[in-house]
Amino acid sequence: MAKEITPRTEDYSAWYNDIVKKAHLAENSPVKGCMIIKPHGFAVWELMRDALDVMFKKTGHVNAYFPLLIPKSFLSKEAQHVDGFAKECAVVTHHRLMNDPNGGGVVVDPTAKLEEELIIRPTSETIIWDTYRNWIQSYRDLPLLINQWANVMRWEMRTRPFLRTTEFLWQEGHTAHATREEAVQETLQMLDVYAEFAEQYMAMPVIKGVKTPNERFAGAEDTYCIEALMQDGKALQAGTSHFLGQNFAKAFDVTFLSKENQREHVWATSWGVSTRLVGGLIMTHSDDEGLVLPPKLAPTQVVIVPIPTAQAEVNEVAEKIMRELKDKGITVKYDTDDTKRAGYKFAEYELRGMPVRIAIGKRDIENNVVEVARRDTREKSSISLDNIGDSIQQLLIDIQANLFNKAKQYLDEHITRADNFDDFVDILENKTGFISAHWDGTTETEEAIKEKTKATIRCIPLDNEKEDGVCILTGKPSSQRVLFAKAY
RNA sequence: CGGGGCGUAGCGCAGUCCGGUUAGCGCACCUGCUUUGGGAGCAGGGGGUCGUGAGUUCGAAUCCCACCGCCCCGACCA
Repeated sequence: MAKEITPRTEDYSAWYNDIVKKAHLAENSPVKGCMIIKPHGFAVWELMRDALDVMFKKTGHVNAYFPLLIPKSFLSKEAQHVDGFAKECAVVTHHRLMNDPNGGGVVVDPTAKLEEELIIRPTSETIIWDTYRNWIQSYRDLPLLINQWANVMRWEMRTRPFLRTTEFLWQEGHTAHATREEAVQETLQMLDVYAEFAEQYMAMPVIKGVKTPNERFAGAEDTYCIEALMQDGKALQAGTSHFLGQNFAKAFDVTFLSKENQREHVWATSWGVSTRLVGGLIMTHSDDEGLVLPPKLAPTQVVIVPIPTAQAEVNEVAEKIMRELKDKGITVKYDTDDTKRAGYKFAEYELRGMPVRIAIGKRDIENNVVEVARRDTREKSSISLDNIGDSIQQLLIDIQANLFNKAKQYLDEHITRADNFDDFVDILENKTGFISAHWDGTTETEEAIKEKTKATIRCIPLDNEKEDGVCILTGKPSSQRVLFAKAY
């Protein structure tokens, strides 16, 4: 084995880094915390982006683009917002470099200082609401349903590829509505879109919930989220949808005249998912052999490997299979590279997460079969060349379903009830995963539990049943359980 | 910003303690031949400001001083 991957049981974090590197998803950049997304990693993100974009458009949204640079003064207009983001903003202070008079290369030209400093967007609420003020006059201009695909920058102290990088790619939806009810409905609709995408495309089951005030987005009235569970028992916030109330409308003075000729502030939402999803995808399905991709997010779903190398009769069969698969909309690659051996290719495609591999040799052709290997279970079987298109199509469906079911079972088995603090700690440390427990509803208690255990409240599930109980820490009365976990 | 570790070929490392031929190994790369149903074998070959600067010395990857950078662990967070 030329490319060892650290086993998950030995060091989960090293395993994750190995997958990112060895599956050619991304590599480190010269700038700390940033990442170079390589073609294979970017192809996965593109598939995510394209699927989500279709879903956004189906729900009535259009795309636009707002600038990377934001006047510093904008950030301070919404008090909560500035609290949340000010300490992680990159700031542009100058607009020119010059040769160092002392011969030390280029230096910042001190005469090129900006009058108003600019910040690199950590999110775009401020510039968008500043713009919306001019776009919205009347109830006839509403709702305004806009999304943008962009990069943003948050100067985090500690970064990990895809999961938390200084610069990341994402989409941010920003909508304006005439009524509170409509904005809340939009917030929940987009949460549903995210949940559907996570489960149907990523095969990653999620829990829909609402954040506690403590975990809420800076400037939101309510933050809804989808939470997923990674293989190591830690939770991952995979997407958020915020009901912003009238906070930004008031901060940026965005008003409209209602049918009744009343001037009112608009109601707002924002919602986003990022390249973090790629990290979630990795940690939901992959194994010690490498990346495992669900067929719907695999840049290439099927690879055909000739054995030993491409020969006339193998080519003929391969071409026929490719035609059949392409007709069914399956992406397929015929690897005719004769500088690599079959065994090398097998290992390499497994590392990269290719869902299905077809091997064709003389022996197979004589028997009118091909060898089909599925990445999710690593099982190999001989499949008849007759109706190969249908067989492979069904196999891809099975793999997609199997990945989801496995992940769903893992999630279901790792939501554990705890009714006292000792059990809580025991489950958190030994079983891991989500813990469903009573909480007295105060930020103080939430912080105290975090302090003692590192676990945070991930969300209050939307489908929560009301149930009287007592807080696991304080013993005070509680009306429902909430989900705790250690989180990424 | 605290604690720990590390900078030597594209990657991973040895050599540094105890200074001394032409700085070495594995992978990768190039050429040729033989191979080819799970990361091929043999032979040959190319590739180095030893992180940077300034010292000590006849001589520095190795010793001294300063600086720079990176990684891991914590505090912050999607």
